[in-house]
Amino acid sequence: MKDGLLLELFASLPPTARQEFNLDRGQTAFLQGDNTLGMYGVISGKIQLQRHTQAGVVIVIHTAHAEGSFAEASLFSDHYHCDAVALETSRIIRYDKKAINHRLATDPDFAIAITKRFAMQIQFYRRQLELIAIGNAKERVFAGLVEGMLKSDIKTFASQIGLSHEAVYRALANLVASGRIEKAGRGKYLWNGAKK
Amino acid sequence: MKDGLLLELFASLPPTARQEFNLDRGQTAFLQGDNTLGMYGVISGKIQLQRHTQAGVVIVIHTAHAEGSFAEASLFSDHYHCDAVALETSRIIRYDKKAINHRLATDPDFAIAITKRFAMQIQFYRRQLELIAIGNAKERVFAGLVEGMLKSDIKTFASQIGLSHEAVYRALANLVASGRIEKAGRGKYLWNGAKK
DNA sequence: TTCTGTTTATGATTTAAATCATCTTTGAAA
DNA sequence: TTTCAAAGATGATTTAAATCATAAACAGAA
Repeated sequence: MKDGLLLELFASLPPTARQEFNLDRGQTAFLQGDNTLGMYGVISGKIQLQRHTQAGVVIVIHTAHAEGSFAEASLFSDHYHCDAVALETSRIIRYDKKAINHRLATDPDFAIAITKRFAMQIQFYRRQLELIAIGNAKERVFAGLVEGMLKSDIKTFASQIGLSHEAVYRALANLVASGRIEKAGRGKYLWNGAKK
Repeated sequence: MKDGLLLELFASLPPTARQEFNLDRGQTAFLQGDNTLGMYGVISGKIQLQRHTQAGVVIVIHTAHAEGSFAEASLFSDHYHCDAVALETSRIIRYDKKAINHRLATDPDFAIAITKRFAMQIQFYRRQLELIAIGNAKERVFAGLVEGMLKSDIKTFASQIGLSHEAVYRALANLVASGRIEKAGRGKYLWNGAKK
């Protein structure tokens, strides 16, 4: 999710309320049960949130990539409900819970800004879920294209929409053949109605 | 998503800021481009948000069911970016944008409460996405069980986790056979570690 | 109590996507 | 300017889930 605004939004927090960390693969930002210190942004790398059930079953809650964020809900609870594990070498930034809550309660502009950002994330995830729910590679690829999700390479696009890259290539070829989209160069596709 | 708290959260808004509507199948709460009046809660029925692109392509953004909400992001924009169409006879409630924004800016408790609710929704959708990403019926069903998503009937459960009900029945039988879960009656299953 | 509809459940068949394999194109580094 | 790695692209094969079909269990209405 595009999160460039996260840094911007939290830039106004006092410097003491922002702390950066490097994590090696396997290291954790926090563990289930730890006292909550704040929410996090991912500068680079990949952080996975995992919950452990009584019987030792591990459930993946979320995987946050560069520019993403995680543990927002921890702002409103005393303990983290999951582990945050680095899947690869990562750089993350923690935004202090108390500072955020204080700003939230005293700065209307900040309250509105953070609510807006959260609302937009909700919107994004809902779209994503509806997209994934399209049970047909061709239509899913088309919808993904229309949504503007093919920004860089097709493999990234493929994993975003939950398909193998081969399936995506085939769907794209198929859509071109049936005239619903147009090939505009290696790995570039336009649908009728997309601005050049 | 469990949204019982939405009504509670917005109960403190002045009565004039809440308005209920009935929609027949096919009727709309608003159309793309309309001036935004507020966000909505669904009391009963099913509302689908659809975006229309230049070339007339329809993209489903979200489908809100009873107890759910929609158009949160409209609180922060002037025009709706999609249509809200009733897929069946529905009763909905609109929460006035100005009233919410006013409360957000003047009532710290309200600001915190709404931010919390949004954060929890984000959490919910992320979990949902990770669940759907499990590309294997058996493991997906198991994860869904562990997540406590099998509350009433299996067909509902199946559609929530994006599988046919047959696939779910088979996965359940398979999980029972391999001893990972236990059958506790018709349509009732427990996994090791679930409280009775 | 019987009828009816729905949910649970399982078997058979089809199908679409994953996987595996191969080859081309391209761009960057040696 | 050759070499190499990665992305793009497509073909062949396998596989898992959807679909279609059927039936038992159950719940509620007549």
